[in-house]
Amino acid sequence: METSSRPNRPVTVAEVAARAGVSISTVSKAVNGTGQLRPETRQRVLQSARELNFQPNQLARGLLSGRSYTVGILSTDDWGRFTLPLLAGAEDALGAGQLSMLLCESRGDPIREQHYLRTLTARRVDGIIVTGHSRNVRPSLRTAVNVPVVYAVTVSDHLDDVSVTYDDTTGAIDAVNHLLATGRRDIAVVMGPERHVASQHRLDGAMRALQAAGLQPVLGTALFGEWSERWGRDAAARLVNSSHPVDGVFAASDQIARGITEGIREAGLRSPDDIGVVGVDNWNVIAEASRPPLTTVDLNLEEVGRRAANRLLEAMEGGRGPAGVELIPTWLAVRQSSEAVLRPA
Amino acid sequence: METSSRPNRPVTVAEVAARAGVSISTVSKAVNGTGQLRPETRQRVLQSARELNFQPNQLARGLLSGRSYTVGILSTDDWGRFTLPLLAGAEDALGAGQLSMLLCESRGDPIREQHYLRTLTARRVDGIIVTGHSRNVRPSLRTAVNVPVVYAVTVSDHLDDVSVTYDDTTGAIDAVNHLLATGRRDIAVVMGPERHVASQHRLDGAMRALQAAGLQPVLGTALFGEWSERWGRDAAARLVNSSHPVDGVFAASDQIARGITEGIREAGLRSPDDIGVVGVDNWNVIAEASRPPLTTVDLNLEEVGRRAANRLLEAMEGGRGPAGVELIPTWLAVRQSSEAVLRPA
DNA sequence: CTGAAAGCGCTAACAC
DNA sequence: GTGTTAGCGCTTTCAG
Repeated sequence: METSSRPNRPVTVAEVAARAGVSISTVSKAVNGTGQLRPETRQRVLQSARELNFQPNQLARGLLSGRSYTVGILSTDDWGRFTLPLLAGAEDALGAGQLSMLLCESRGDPIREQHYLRTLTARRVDGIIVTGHSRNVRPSLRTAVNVPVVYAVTVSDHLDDVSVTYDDTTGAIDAVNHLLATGRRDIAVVMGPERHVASQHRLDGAMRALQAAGLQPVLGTALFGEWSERWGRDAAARLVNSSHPVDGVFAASDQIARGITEGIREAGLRSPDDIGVVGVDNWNVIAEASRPPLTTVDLNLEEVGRRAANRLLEAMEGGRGPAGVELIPTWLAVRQSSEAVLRPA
Repeated sequence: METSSRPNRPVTVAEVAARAGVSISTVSKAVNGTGQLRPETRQRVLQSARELNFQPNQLARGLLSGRSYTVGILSTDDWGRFTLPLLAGAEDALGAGQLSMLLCESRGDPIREQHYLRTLTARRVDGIIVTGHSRNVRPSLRTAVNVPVVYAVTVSDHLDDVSVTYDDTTGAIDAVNHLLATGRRDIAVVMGPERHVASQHRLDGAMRALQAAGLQPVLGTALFGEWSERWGRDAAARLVNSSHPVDGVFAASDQIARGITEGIREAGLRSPDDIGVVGVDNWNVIAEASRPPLTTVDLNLEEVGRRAANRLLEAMEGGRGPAGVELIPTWLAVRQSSEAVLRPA
């Protein structure tokens, strides 16, 4: 029967108008609920529109209004696991405003980034969210682009820009305080690569919490390595083989933390009984598969995405919110690896 | 100085025309490289366009051409780790055609899906890629939508639709054949939940490979559980505690496979020496952190995404490629967990 | 209350 | 070679 062969040009206001026996402007008013129309006329038009399955052409609307009801998502580093929760949060906030997301992934290549920026500009996006993994500072887009831009996770190098990211420094403080609160005193700090900004922030938080308690980290300093389970295992070995007592470890990622629990177990010690462990990321597949399951700092990425989108909406409305970096609080997902122990004081 | 205060209406052809002292159609021709123009005129126009940083309005172009140069990505289940590689592949293929991706995530909610479908239709997308986790069959969109649709990973229930997914059945065959080729004969098959289509396809492949070799799986049947490391550990315990010899395991996921390697180790056996293990997913964070690192079936998701996008491009050109399910070959990422062993005959 | 007409920014015929 | 004009689908004055 082929009732609806494909090249089926979309229905226009004109066709609806013809069917309803009115003018196109009446259709527009009826469909948009604007103007003064006799209720029965409005009904008749809407009926025709429904019968024809009329969908107003957003491109035409956009041409007229000067707005596309679209925002660009420019991911500057390769997509990582942080991207999905971020997108989910952003979609939440943007969807409410009938905005759609145009996705661009520049793979860290400046040429590609320029290309995407042109694409987004040509499509007249109403705003752009720039994301990148980790709280690294990146060059501002303000000279390259004419629409509001908000940076998410990654942070702009320009003080007048709006950036939204997680507060992993405070997250680290919370993590160490949690270890202290559950009775640990000999706390080791195991980070990723020393240069990484994530290591630095988390180290900073950990040191501040320790100092506030009048303590030093085990071995007197943090341990630096890579973002891997292997490094966690190695670090655990170094800790238990040292002559220093250890009863708590704060690790800069769940992968490291998981490696640490394994290292502990293989050294014949137990977590949380002998050593409490706290990680960062709340990456379920790691944290829950770990033995014991990991207590870990949740970076609240979905909220970062949601907030970034809302800040962008504000900027698009012409609002002038405070510029600078907005830090989203993290929270501690408590699992067994940090259960309180009764210590023989 | 505020050289470029924001509400900076985009430059139009008219402004370029004025500056270059020509008409707007000349600008159009110069910018698009069409028509017959004196080279110096063309140069002059392009020069003006550059000076004004002119970007042709894609919405206006789209209105005229009836095409938006945009495709919708409709993710029907929640975004999982499969989504990113898929998107990367799709972006690759679409970017070459100057197409952008509009992202929609329905979270498995039919209401949201309808909403997004309307949104995409209103935006006059040129086509839609529907994705979902796993090779589950899902209802066709053909009655709901007027543009070409290609299904990626998930498969349409309508035979005339185009679906692109991975061939995990053959992947399972390859995996088991690899275990056989490396000298194993007593091979256990450890799946996820019995109902899941992923378990079924992978089981099917495993059984076919075993039968072709005149073998049965250890215990005479596959083991079913969940998609977790815990289940892998439990399964390993069951296997080594059974009276049957086991020297190889094919697991339906990397998480299960990793659990199995741990179970093996904790039972005092070694992998690959005593038992070779092969998983599915090639999920780096799992496969490489496993001890030993996992040999695993890579589902080639990026290629699935790329191919789906290319099939969509074909359909958009009016091409009538073969309908039905196109299976993308998987490949085996060989790591240490399946290293060949010299068996005592 | 309803319709005619202008115009958003651009491209494509068709004149000149 | 270049400019004039019509029109993509829609919204919005402004007449009637």
